[in-house]
Amino acid sequence: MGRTAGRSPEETRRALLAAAAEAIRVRGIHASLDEIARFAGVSKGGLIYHFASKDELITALVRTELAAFQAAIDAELDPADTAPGRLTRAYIRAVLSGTDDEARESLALITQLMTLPAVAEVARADAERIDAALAADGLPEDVLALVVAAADGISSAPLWGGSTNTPADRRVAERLLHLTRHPQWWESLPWPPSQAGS
Amino acid sequence: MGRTAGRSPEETRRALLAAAAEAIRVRGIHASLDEIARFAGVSKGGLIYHFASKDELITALVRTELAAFQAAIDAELDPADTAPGRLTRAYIRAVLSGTDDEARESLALITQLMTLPAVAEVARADAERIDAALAADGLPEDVLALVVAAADGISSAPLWGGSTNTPADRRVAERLLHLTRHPQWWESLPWPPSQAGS
DNA sequence: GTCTATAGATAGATAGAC
DNA sequence: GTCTATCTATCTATAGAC
Repeated sequence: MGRTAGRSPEETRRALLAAAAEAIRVRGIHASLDEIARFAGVSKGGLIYHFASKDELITALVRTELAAFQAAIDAELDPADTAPGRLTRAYIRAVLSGTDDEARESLALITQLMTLPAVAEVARADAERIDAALAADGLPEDVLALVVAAADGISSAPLWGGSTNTPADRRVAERLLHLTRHPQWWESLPWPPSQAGS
Repeated sequence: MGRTAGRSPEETRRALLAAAAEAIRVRGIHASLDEIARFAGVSKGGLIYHFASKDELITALVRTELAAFQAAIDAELDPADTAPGRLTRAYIRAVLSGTDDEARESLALITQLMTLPAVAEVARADAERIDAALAADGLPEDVLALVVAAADGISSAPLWGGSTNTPADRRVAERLLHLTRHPQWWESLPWPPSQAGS
């Protein structure tokens, strides 16, 4: 009964969101409100006071995660870098930053959340926004497509049970960064004009 | 009551597995047995006759999906191609084959199934097996890492709500295939020996 | 602001009829 | 070989005490 000693409503909300993220990572999207609430140190009734429904809790969690990813990109933007591809470089660094465990946890959470159609739609719109920004970053279309695909591929390895941030990954990432500085090099790849097969 | 007209046990099993795949794609890993059974045209009791528990159904479904992916790689192996990187080329083609919708559906199912720890472990072992085979495919390590990462990245786009098999994707894929034929080209990328930044 | 108690819905699984 | 009926467990959400 009574308030948990000296915790503001905002702190309680944050604790509930963190608990929801953790519970959903571990137990899946159907982690119960009871479980989440207990994890945050409040009762189920207490959770419902802050988030009127499970849907409202999930929606708030998604907004938090998408904002965190955008913040990670912003944090990697180098003010001294004004050359074409600066956003793409920040994207590569943001996608590949963090430890292997962090990447795995983040991906586990996202895949769980994407289960819900409403969440998938919000995420799609956000991805489209980022893609549009990258497309306006000044790199040739094909180089951008390769670099972003490779970065996404490295970061999605935990999906299939693999690791990120292996030495091989870091070598690839550095070459990708280098490639954004010298895009004409990729376009100089000798290309058989009209030939089937590879 | 009695049997559904002229369907063999094997056909019923296949129908149940297909129904489970569809239901889990659409409704998530917590799709009910009742729903899956109805989708396959049998009762929940009928399903339980063929698969003693939900766990047994899911396990069989995972084995089916992993076998289908391996079969897709095998189908893309070119008997006339005996050069180093032949398996990697088959992998690229297998990962990027199929329609955009098929890729999206397959990924949606896999991410749902990976929710379960037992499934994740089986998938991890399978991914490790494929990685080992690719590592023995005769390509330089760094080229293999780039090519596989890019292919995985393209195919994982639906995860974030994007599309696969866009014209840009196909152009990248063709250059990746070409790269496996001329790996020394990637390694010739001018490389600043010891320099921070990109 | 957080709690208890409980309603109402739905899940997986069993038993046994046909 | 497939079905109906039912048990038990667990979930979200509400009502209202403190």
